[in-house]
Formats: sequence, structure tokens, C-alpha cells
Amino acid sequence: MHQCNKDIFTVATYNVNSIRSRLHIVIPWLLENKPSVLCMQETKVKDDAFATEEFTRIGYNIFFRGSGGYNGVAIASIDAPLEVLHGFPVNSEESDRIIITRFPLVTIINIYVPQGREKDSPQFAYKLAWFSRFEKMLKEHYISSESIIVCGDINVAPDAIDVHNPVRLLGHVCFNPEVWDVFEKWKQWGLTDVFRMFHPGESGEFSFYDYRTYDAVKKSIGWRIDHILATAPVLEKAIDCWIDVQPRLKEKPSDHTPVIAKFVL
DNA sequence: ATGGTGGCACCGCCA
Repeated sequence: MHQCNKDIFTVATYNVNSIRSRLHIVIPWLLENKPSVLCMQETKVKDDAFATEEFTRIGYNIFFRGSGGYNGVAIASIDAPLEVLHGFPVNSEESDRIIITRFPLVTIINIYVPQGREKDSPQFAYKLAWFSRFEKMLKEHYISSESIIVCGDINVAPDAIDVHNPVRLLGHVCFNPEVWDVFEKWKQWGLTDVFRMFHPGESGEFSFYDYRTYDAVKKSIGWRIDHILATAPVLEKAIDCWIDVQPRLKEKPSDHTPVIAKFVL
């Protein structure tokens, strides 16, 4: 290996489930792992209450948008981006679910896809429509020959090995043919699941464990719904991708845990 | 077990 560390670009995605309740995990985790970019979801904090200084004093730029109790996304980055966009580019709708940072060598799109509540609810219809809106955005604003990373809490377990019990869970809002179909359209456009590329066929690797399930982590009753997706030019520069179990071992952990990918850009 | 826990904001909503 004759690759210097400075050429390694590390991207992580972490649904923090309230940034205020997770600073004791996020800040030490950034200091220890030094990712180039950390994408966060469900920050659950108003912009004027965001702990900006906690990030800037450890050398990170921080960009965020949120209105309080629900949703909210943020990106922390070591290098200053060329551009930061909030929401769908045309009208900035859903700015508490999409934040885009453009860097010289790669564009990072951080998303928090609606969970969908129940299959027969308006929220599930909204989820499916959200996938279509995002696909439209990709096609209108980007080309898959560009270097683009899409990451976040996508609220889809793509395959049977991405849930603990595929038979019982079939039909769940995060595990059913309709969400697979709309997610597949993103993949057809040119996005690939980086974790799955490095761990083909590997089951039991989960990024989310429901708080309501007793001993979920110990019993491995989880879901892989947080993803790092990449277009071909950046995918071929990927060197590793994994789910980090460490933040789960801390006091008061999030119900999600970070997914990390490394690229030699 | 058709519940459960956790976070926010309020006395319920969302995951």
C-alpha cells in the first residue's frame, strides 16, 4: 500500500434519535473516528438550539435544518463544502429530511426517508411518494456518472437477510414489495448499496434495534435500514464499509448505530 | 404479549 491517509475519504451515517440526547456519543465518536463527513438524522432539535459550537470546537463544519420534535438532519464535515442545499432542490421542501453538501470530489446527499407507520396509512402513501420524488430529483439534478453518495435512514430493509425474521416481518412498512420496488428504481438509476457489496450474503448485521423489543441487541432482533449508496465512479473507489457497534455500548444509546464507508477518492 | 421503550412536547405523537 502506498496510499496516504489524507486521500482516504470516510463517510458515516447515524440516526442519532435526538442530537441533544446523543452528544455524549457523537462528539467522542467523531474525535475517535475522524470521518470526513458524518450524516445525521432525527436530530429532533430546532435550529436555534443546535449545539453548533460542540462541533466547530473539534474542527468540524456543521450544517443542519430542523424544527423541533421530529425529523431534522445534519452534516458534519472536516472540509468546508463548496455548496450546501437544504430540502429538494427545486423548492427546498422537506428540508428537515434532506441536506446536500457538495465537495470537489463527491456530492453527499443525506436523507431521512419517512418511516410510513402502517401499510394502509396516508403516511405509507407519503413514503412511497417520497421515494418517487427523490428519484425524480436524481434524474433532474444529477447524472449517475458523477461521484455521488446517498446515505441516511432509508427505512427499507432491502433483502431477507436485512431483517431478523423475514417471514414474520413481510408486509411491514420497511419490508414489503412496494418499498422494494421504489427503492429498486434508485438502484436502477445508478446507486449501489456499499455495505452489501463488501458483505454479500452476510446476515445478522443490523443498524437498528427497536427500543420496544426486549433485549433486541443481545438477541440480534434488528433491521438493516440505514444505508450508504454510491454511484459507480465512487463505488469503484470504495475500500470498506461496516456497521459500527461501539456507540451501542455507551450509556443511553440511539436505537440506530453508525454505518461507515471508506473511499480512496 | 397485537404490547413494549424512548424522545419530544405537552397531557399525545412519532418511531
